[in-house]
Amino acid sequence: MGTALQRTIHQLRSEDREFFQIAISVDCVIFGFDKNELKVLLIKSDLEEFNNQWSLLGDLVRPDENLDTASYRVLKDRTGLDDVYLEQVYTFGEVNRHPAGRVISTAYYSLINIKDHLPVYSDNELHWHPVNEISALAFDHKTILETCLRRLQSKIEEHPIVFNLLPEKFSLRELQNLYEAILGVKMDRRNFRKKFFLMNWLEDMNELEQDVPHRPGKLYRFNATNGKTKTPIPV
Amino acid sequence: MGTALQRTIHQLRSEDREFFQIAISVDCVIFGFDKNELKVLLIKSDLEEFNNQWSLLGDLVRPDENLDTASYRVLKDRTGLDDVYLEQVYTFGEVNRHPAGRVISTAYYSLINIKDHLPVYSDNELHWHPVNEISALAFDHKTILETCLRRLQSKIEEHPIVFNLLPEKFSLRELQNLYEAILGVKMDRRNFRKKFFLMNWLEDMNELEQDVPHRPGKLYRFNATNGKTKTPIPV
DNA sequence: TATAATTGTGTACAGGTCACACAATTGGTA
DNA sequence: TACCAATTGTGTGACCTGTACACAATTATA
Repeated sequence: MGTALQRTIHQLRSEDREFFQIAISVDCVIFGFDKNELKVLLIKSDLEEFNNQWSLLGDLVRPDENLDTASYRVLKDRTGLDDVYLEQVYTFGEVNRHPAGRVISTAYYSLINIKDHLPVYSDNELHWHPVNEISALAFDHKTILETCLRRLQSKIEEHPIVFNLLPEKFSLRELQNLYEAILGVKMDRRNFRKKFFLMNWLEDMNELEQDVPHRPGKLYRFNATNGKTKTPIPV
Repeated sequence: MGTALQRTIHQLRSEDREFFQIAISVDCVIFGFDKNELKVLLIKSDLEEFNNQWSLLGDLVRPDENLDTASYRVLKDRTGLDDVYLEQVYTFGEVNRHPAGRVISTAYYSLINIKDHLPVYSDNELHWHPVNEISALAFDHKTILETCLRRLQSKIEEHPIVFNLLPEKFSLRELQNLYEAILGVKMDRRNFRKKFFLMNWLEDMNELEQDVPHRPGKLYRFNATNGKTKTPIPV
């Protein structure tokens, strides 16, 4: 016998049409960092069932399109950016998760630098929301957001990816504020600096902050060419 | 305008039929532990394109079936077990990954105790393969296996899940052999014991191994009621 | 009763994490 | 121009964790 998957392409097409009743989508949790807050880019849902609720950016996957390609497309269409950090996290497949029928959705998160990306800010449908102030989202998007945030939190413990959220040059204070915003904890300044210098991820630009009402800090940029990730656990 | 996902159910069904051309499947990497080797349960593919190659156990997801439910069903059908550890890992969505058409597959791994499960061993189509000796699999299943193994490796560093691979009572040597098989490293016996007792995951059964040609070791069972996981990172 | 195999046990060193304080620098303001 | 507010830059000791490492006790077997 064998299951449906073990039939040939013609058999599958003719006998198993019932299986082609599921659509697949991607949803992107697009993280940004601004004013010391972790933010996520949301769009107002125009589904009647979710009147006026915000939702993640997503779209159906096209029949001739890779899954990863679909999420890159969503990002490109919505933000104009095409060189972004993107990571698949989890696939949500509850039968009734979407009112428009059976839609299974694969969640990705991406990290982008808001500073390079102001136009979207003024758009009416799109908005950067502080992650901490989001109480409800359309569909199961709140769950998706939480799952992606947890993944991000565990990922940054070992891997140098937060730099995608910062401008090219940044101070150690900005970097620490970012870690604190993502992890939701306060850290010791001296230990934070020590740890990062040991990681060898930072290159001193020999420049100072401008226009700060206090002693300016040095500016660094990310450079992991000779850095070392302690335990390279591929999740 | 809005994307397809933001239309109502009737609009989606009528206008976006093109999107319902993708089937979704689950593939299960079923891990077992036997003779000090980590093994995986495979089935002989009967697709012509993959003549005589082994593949993971999987099936198409039914339209009225949750994603998790589908993988539980595959396990129940193939092994008869229905109280198993199961974890979703990743979704593989390359356009040409399956010769039978556009099939996106979500990978799960599960941990089962081979000892409770000998019948399957004698089945002709199904076979337990040592993970280390697998050079090729049908479809992209080698990649799926590797991805699930890496996830398992990182998971056991923090979470007490390997017990699902062992009989209820086991010796510390068996437990250490299991960790070594999964992680592919040799460990120091004294440090291993110390670490596990500190974790407080083990309950002393006050019994000894039987029929071993050497000094018998104590038997333990898993009991995490008062154990502590160092960093509860939900992946 | 000797041998092979394995269990059960403690200590010392190295490295990492963590808490913690003070002088120096800048812009703003009285 | 002198002070104030804010923040940078810097080092050390306590503690915990990971790791390397050796020997007597126990069992089955020859």
